[in-house]
Formats: sequence, structure tokens, C-alpha cells
Amino acid sequence: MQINTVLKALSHPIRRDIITRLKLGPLTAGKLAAEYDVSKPTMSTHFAALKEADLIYSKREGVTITYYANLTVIEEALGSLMELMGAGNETTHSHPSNREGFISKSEKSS
Amino acid sequence: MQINTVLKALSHPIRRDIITRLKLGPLTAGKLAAEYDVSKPTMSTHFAALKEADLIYSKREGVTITYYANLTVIEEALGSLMELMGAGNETTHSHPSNREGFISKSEKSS
DNA sequence: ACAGTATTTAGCCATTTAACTAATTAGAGT
DNA sequence: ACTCTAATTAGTTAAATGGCTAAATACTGT
Repeated sequence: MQINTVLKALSHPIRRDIITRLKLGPLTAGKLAAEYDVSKPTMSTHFAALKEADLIYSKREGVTITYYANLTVIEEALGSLMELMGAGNETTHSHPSNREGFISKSEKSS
Repeated sequence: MQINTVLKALSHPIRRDIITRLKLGPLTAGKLAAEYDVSKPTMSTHFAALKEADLIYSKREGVTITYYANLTVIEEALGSLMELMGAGNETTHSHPSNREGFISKSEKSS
């Protein structure tokens, strides 16, 4: 599992939505494509990105291709994200967002 | 918290590493920049991406700028990722269902 | 005011990404 | 074999990303 590939795959709203839908159950490429306002070829490249990240897999059934959420890899990826971002060593510094000297984004162009 | 901005911010290895380091404690832009084999201006744009996602914040101390992990937002983002990818509604996928009209086509890329 | 240090902004270039249309592949039915 | 449908691949284009060097900004100390 390549964390970089997974995060790049997740960094597009359509691809995140595909994951959400497929977690509810498998869908064919055609049905999935029909849900979004982009062309089928574009959807095909989104499928490929998710497949590359191993977040989904596909099965051909006759003339149609059905996509499935790869739940084990999704769980694995979530674990890695929790390790990256989650709890641990958070006691060494406070969070003085309102302290004097804090540079906020809105304050930037003054 | 914009999930798309957060995920884009996390989709670069240097930026993920910055988060990891800052979670251990604050560091100045200079010290942080010295850790990676890219120029300081390049590091500055990485800081800006993380700041834009609100994953870090900065404080000027005289001539140096110190960066801090924004732990509350990091936790929040992790929560959203868990909601997106995590447990819940993980069907057996025993029979592909015909789900029509879940989310409208108008839900498209940002 | 001037010089020095830390950091960001500006401007530029190469690479990648996301979209499109057109063409191709794969299987089913006639 | 031919045709229809489903989906992908090929090829193109525009925009975004990530890197660089050089210049500008912001403060400190003299």
C-alpha cells in the first residue's frame, strides 16, 4: 500500500464520492459514470486512479464491468492516515491560536 | 475545514513529513527547510499549502517564523477521513443493487 | 539610516492532472 | 460475420503543481 498513491487518489471529489458509493455496494462503470457530469472516458481514468491505489477492484461480467470497494485496503489506508495524523506526542506544545503574535491567514496582506 | 484542501495538502511527501515533525513540536521555517533537499522558496510554498489547509499555523518571533501543528484541525481532518473511509455500511456485497438517484449530478468537482 | 539575516513573493519553466472527442476493444445477440 | 452496447485507450489541450533563481519584505542591531 503506497500512501502517496492513496492520497492522490483521494484528492479528487469525484473519486472520494466513488469510494463512498462503492462502500454501500458494487456498481457498474456505466451506472457510476452516469452519476457525474463528466464524460465516460474521464470517469474511466478516475476508476483507473482508484484501482492503481488498490482502493477498488473490478470484475467483468459479460459486457459490463463492475467495481467494488476494496474494503481491506481502505481500512489499511485509514490506519496509515491515523498513524500519520492521529494521536501521539501531542503534549509538548500548546495551541495558542489567540495569543499575541499569531499570524492568521486573514492578517496576511496588511 | 475543507476536506479537498486538506487532502491536497497531504498529497506531497514533504508536506506529510512536515506535519509529522511539527506534531513532535514547533520548528522555525529555516530549521524545517534545512531538513529537505529543496530550496527555501520551495519550502515556503509547502508551508503555504499546509497553512491554507489550516493544518499548521505560524508565529513570528523577531526575524524568524515558527510553525506549529494545528492539532485541533488535524484531528478534525482525521475525523472526516474516517467518516469517508472508515467503518460503517460495509455490506457483504452479495447482490449488486441497482441504486438510482442517490446524489445528484450537480455534486461535482470543486 | 544602513547592513545583515530570515523568509516570502515574483517570475519562469517542466511535468502532471483532468478534461474532452474520436477510435478501439470486448462481449452478446442475431 | 455483423451489429449493438459497454468501457477503455489514444491523442489533444488547458490548468495546476512543484521546482528553480532573483528580488522584495520584515525585522534586528549598529
